[in-house]
Amino acid sequence: MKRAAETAEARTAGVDSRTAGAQIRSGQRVSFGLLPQVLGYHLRRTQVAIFRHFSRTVGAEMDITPGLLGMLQVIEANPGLAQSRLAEAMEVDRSAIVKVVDQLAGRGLIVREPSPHDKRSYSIRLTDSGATALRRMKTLMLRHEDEFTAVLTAEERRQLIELLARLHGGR
Amino acid sequence: MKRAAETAEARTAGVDSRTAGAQIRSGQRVSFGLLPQVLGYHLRRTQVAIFRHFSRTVGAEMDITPGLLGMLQVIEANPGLAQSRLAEAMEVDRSAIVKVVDQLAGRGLIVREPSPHDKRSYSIRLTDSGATALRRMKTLMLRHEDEFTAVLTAEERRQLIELLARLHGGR
DNA sequence: TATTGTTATACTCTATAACTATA
DNA sequence: TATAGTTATAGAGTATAACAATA
Repeated sequence: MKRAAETAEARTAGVDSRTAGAQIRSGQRVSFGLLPQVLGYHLRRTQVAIFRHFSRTVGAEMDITPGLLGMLQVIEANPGLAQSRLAEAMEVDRSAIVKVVDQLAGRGLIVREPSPHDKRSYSIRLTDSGATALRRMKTLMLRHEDEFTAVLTAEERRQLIELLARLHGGR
Repeated sequence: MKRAAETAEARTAGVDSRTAGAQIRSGQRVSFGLLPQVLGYHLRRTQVAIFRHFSRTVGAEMDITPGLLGMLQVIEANPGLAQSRLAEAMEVDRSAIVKVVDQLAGRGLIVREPSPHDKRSYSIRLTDSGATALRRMKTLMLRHEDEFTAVLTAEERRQLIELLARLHGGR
């Protein structure tokens, strides 16, 4: 079995020599111990970095967060979607989706319409101005991603996404 | 210039055929639009997945979060560290580190001792029981990482970390 | 003047439970 | 009974500003 050939323990044995530490703002040298060998650590750091970059580019011009932009994209791709389906797709609780939808509707980006088939549920879709705003947001988002991943080749970027998709399991 | 050869726009042109959608819990088919081509989306999903796995393994036995465990590792690797240095290293605000240190000290994992050189600052270090607990936590953490990345080969795992480190810029 | 630790405040996210109206 | 949308609540995390003691 190929994967059992190197366990975490084997990987991190004698790791001290490889983790000399890093200089922080104050100029003091701080060691990070095992952390540089920990995937979760790098995921967290990268997430923080990309969120910050998004905020300063896409967010600054369009007043949007990655989460809300993701919602808008799913709404665009599935006109008439019910709130509960949106919640399932984005893996957030039904109760949490309410203020998200309120926010987006309050900004005139989407509308809630009563479902013709089920009196309990609402159909969600983009407004015209929502579609226009989303077009701009997506342009900025793609530019943001290009800038953020400029340090990678196209092939590396593809592979990174492929590895992440395998880890979180699809889609 | 190799990297300019494929922009986000080129990458996502005609992407519709590749994003048929995915089945969600309710059985309905939902399309995710551009999201499967977006790095930030996969980072977020992976982060959620690894956090959940951590909580159910390391967190369940040792009542710890990834963030707190990271703090403990940096404290272990730098005995006598000042709170402000820890805050800098972990890139959180000084004010935010206070309740973290309070928590860890309240559980007897670390101690705050007055610095001999600077009456304003405290030196932080692990207690004996903190060191014992941390040893166990690290064992569980490495096992958790092995399990979570079992779908990757050792080489793929190494490359994933390398790509992430380049994106967030070091350490 | 600047830095260390601290407190207070506010705002976002998240998770949970409960309620109503429909199915 | 189960589901859709909603509300209320509590906890974690984050960001900002201000303060006293010390450098």
